Amino acid sequence: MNLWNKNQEKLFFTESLKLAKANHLFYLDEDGRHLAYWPKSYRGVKSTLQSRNSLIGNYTENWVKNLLKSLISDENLHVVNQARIPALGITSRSPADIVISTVDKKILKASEVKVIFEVKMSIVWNWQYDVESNEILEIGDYRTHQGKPSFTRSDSILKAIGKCIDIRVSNFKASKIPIIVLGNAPLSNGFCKKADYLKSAGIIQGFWSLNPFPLNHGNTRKTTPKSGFLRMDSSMELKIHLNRLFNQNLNFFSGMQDLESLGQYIEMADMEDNCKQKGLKFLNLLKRS
DNA sequence: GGCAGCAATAGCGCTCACTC
DNA sequence: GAGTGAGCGCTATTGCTGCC
Repeated sequence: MNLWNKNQEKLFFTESLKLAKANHLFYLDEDGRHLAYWPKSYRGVKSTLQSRNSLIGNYTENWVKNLLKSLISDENLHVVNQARIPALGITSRSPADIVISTVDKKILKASEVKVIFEVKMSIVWNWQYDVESNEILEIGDYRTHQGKPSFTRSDSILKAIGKCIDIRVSNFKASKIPIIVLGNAPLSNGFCKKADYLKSAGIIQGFWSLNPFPLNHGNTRKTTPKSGFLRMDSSMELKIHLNRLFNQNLNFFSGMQDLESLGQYIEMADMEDNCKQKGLKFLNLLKRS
């Protein structure tokens, strides 16, 4: 299965036109054109479309679900959307967009969850809908219109970070579950350092863009120095990173301790027999502090 | 069961501040 | 002046709750 591209967006509009009217999917400009976004050069009267929000949210979520399903060969793993994990405070009020779990159920135990994905994808290119011919034509990438894809918007990223931190601090049971934020555009420059820091700190294991070619001309950032942000260029590359996540036995830990206490924990942990036991002991000491 | 009210979520237009 | 980033606020949608 291909990663995100123009065809996916065209398909979104084609499919959505079966469910919604054109004026719920496109803006109508002063020249009578139906447009996905207001072009940068447009100076006429504008409105803000809201009716597309849930449609694009559902479409991208299902697209990610099918993509992940096509990449997972392990029969014991399942891709679940709108998952609830009560132990982590993830309820029906704010379910996890996508999770990979060991059981095919909507309500999951923390121990059944292998990875949590927060999906932040939106329409990247600008599109014009020709009512007469029923054709949808691409008229420019995200540099040519006034809208901004989620990954380039600070508030969208802050929202994602907030949700991830909310999960991280909900329960110690969340400490073994990697969290990935998925998008379809490059991360804005201001958040690249933060993405690396969030990865180093263990809060979010990555911001992954599933759109290899978000621009019609020119290139975009492939990765950040510490891989907090990654642009996947093929489904195989995505699969490699997914497998890496599954094979790592990750543990999130955090704290604010004075050096003396930390030194004592290290000394106590060092009394254990092997490295794994030492690590476990250290984490338990941190947990109890 | 049906309805209203409320809160949460989501995407995106808008404005302001800052930098070049 | 143009471009960019940050963040506020708007509104459609959805789900929950309480009331009748």
